[in-house]
Amino acid sequence: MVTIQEVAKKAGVSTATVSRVLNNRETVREKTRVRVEQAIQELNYEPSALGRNLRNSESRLLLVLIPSISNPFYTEIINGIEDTAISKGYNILLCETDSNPAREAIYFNMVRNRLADGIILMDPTVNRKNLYDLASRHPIVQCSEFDEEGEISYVTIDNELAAYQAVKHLIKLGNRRVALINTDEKYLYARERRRGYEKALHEFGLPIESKWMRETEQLGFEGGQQAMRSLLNEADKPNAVFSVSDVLAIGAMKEIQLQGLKVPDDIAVIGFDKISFSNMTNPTLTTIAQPMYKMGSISANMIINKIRGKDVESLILDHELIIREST
Amino acid sequence: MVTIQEVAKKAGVSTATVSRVLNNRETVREKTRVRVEQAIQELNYEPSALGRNLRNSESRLLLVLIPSISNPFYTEIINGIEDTAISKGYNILLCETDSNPAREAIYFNMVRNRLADGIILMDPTVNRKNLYDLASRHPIVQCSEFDEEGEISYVTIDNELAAYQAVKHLIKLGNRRVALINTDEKYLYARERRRGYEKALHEFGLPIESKWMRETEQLGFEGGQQAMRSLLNEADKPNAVFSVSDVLAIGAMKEIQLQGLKVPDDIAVIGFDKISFSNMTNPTLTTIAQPMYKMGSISANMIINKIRGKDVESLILDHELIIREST
DNA sequence: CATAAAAATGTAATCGATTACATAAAAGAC
DNA sequence: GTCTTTTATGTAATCGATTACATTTTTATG
Repeated sequence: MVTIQEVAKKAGVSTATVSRVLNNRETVREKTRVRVEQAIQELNYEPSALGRNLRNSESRLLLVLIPSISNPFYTEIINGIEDTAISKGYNILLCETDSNPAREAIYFNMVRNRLADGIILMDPTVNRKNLYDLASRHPIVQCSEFDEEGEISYVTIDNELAAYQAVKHLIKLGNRRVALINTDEKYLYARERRRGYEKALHEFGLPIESKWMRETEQLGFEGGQQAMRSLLNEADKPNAVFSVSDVLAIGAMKEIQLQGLKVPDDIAVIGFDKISFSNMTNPTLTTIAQPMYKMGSISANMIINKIRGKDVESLILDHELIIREST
Repeated sequence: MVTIQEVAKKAGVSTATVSRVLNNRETVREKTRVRVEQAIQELNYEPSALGRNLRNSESRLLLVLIPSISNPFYTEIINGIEDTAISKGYNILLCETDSNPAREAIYFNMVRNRLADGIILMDPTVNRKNLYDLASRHPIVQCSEFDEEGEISYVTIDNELAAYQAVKHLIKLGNRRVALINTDEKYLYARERRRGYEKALHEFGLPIESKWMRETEQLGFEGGQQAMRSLLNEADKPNAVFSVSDVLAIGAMKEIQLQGLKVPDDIAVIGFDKISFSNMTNPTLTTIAQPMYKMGSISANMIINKIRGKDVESLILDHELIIREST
């Protein structure tokens, strides 16, 4: 590997001068600069980020922690993060945690080790003690999911309100038996969206019945399908379903159709996230749109500001109900 | 930040001894080891990866370059890479290139800079000169897509054969007007799958007609939908479609159904990749399954072997035709 | 042309770890 | 208890860059 020493020798200058040329710092004489640049060219020299980072203690790398890349929900968020980060001279690295504490620890350590400058966290299942410990010394922000108790900045939407509006929409269409397909309540959004669901039922004087609520372990289509199958086994079938994610909703629609029922005539379905796929189903899926790109972009800005030592404030963004054919 | 010096001081030993404890190297006396470990505990010391990597010139980090994380095709591959890499003590970082040469350059440089030990490349649109240049000095393997001319190791499937079998399946069902929905032929798989398509037509004495071939820029659903719309505008409509990806195939099915036609009765559809979604459509999608997890796992093994200086051989894995409702 | 001021470059310490080699301490042999 | 061998620990160089400070070269001034 070519080092700065070799370049310096070839150009007949000191390493300090080469470094100055590299960082176009101070005043290097035109003649010398050209000579150094030539040497760099000829030797095909690439400065070692390791040496540089060690000295500067910064890496200009951001870690983005997501539970699983297979979840389309994260796609747009990541685009937002990426565009913003790159425009500010940072690169991002995607880390899939699988909600596995051991993996999280690895990535957290990359920040402790100074391999990365900060973390954008989208995984809610992180160990709280570890999280606080990291947050106390290193830049970290949360996106979408966040810890309600801690002091860590976040950007998210009002999940309770969004769920409330979704369910209200279903009720206003005349559906009085509204089911809920939820995920594990370890997720904050799951707890909040259930609250919104219950609030809407309550407001319209409808009973909150556990026979119409399901909690699925699986976040994939199959999870939604299973939950729907179980709901359809009830003697008293629901005539509408609010699902906390599009993926689950699509699984649910699949099951409804498998059983020979029609969406929305027999059962109306509403999802959450507006993933690109939700427009490809038949019927197309009514859903709640989150400003995902914006969420990503804002969280990138937040973490960069934090890295630079500025104070940042948490934000709650607006959502939107997208009415399509499934309701 | 706590350094090894502070630990050494606290434990009353030299940094060399602390380092030995950290790497449980050689023989450190029980008593000393305990004292050092206590100091590490109390100071909450984390060794700096930067210092360590600089000295050892290795980072135990692998870069995985994909064009876009939104493409579900990569999901399983990445799982395979991740499991294997982690079991061998390497961490992976996902890099989304957007097929943008500037971004690729950034990630390539991370390897040149020794921030990462090697690259698993899944993006075909990389600049060839850059690629060869990197490959000549640093470990890199290609997964799925590869450069036909270079010497860089790869793992993939026989795309031409798979496409041939898919189209043969359509023809054997009695469809004599088989259309092709392809992507940009900058992709190797696109060129190979077209060859397989043509081979099958040729074998059954069917003409190769450009009116039944479409090339789409967009890799998303919309691309498939548009291509299908255009195909259905032909006076002489196809009665079967081979689409080079499930995503495009699903878009195509959507359009067929929008126009009031039935899959597979009016038009049979076959996809490629067996993404998880392909089982959620109505009807479910006939497709070609690639051994994605295995491809990922093998490519991780290949890159690690390369990093360790071993020679590695390219591999072509088996695929499988999954017949479902759409044909 | 001599001298002061400004600009360019060099010297060497530094970041935080690892490790060859040197030295000190413990164990074993008589 | 002394001497040798073995084991444990310390010293200092090293990885590849950056930068405060020192030194040299250039430019400006009278």
